[in-house]
Amino acid sequence: MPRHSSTQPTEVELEILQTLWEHERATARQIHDAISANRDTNYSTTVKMLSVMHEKGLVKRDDSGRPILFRAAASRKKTQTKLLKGLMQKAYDGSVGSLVMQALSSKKATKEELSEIRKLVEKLEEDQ
Amino acid sequence: MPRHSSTQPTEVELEILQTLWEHERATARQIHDAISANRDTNYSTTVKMLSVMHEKGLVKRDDSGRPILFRAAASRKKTQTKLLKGLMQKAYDGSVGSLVMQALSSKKATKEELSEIRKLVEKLEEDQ
DNA sequence: CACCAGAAGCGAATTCTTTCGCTAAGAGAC
DNA sequence: GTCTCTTAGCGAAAGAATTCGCTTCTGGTG
Repeated sequence: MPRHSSTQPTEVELEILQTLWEHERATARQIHDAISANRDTNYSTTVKMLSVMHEKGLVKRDDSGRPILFRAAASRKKTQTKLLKGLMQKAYDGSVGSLVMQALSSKKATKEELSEIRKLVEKLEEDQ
Repeated sequence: MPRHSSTQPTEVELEILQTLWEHERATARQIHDAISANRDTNYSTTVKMLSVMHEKGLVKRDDSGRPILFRAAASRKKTQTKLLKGLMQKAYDGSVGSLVMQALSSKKATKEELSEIRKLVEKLEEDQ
């Protein structure tokens, strides 16, 4: 026996979603042009992925006009949070603290980011 | 055509690694008993996974004694960071800042964690 | 030494993901 | 209406992840 399908977008799916989050709605051709800038891939593949993603409920399609228009079913933020929580659960035993500590240690944040984070932490500390 | 194999441990592999990080070295049986507490799985599967993971270089094995002993090839921290950076790249466009902000917003951290995070942020701000 | 229980290993089956060639359908140009 | 170009869709192939039945090996017991 095998395993269950994940509700989280896979890597390629995520790439497609990225362009949809940027452009709100796009045709298969537009999406393909965008992702084929990085990844060497065939137009048919993009169309197929969109079909699969539609079945999974990751994208919505508007068939009313002719070049069919696609858009992301879930917002960027919602999707990111889902993925993040998944990682937190799988690899950090659910601990936000150690995840955040490692994130901050692993890569330099800009001055602005640090300041923003500090403000959020201070606010969270007050709310306790 | 398909795709390239990932260097990152998969979900089931991660579960096995968790027990190895906790116990330093363990037999297939011990590992199996540990993970079968959560996941309903067969001993053969665990053994096979260990074999696959050995080929991938995720675990090391000590054949000198009879029940073969396994241990994780990479530390927990190293592996976590790798996964975290992967997610940061794939889903956050490489931005630590937004990842951390979302992590903090998505799940409550304890008072101690918040304080520790604030100290780290303050230190990072000074270093700039 | 023969026997038994548990450990290790193998190969095949299943499912998911990603890929693309080839066919069908639509829209505009002549 | 016919031709042509692009868009949509389908089915099959290939690789990765996961599963387990069955065989083989090993160590200890009587």
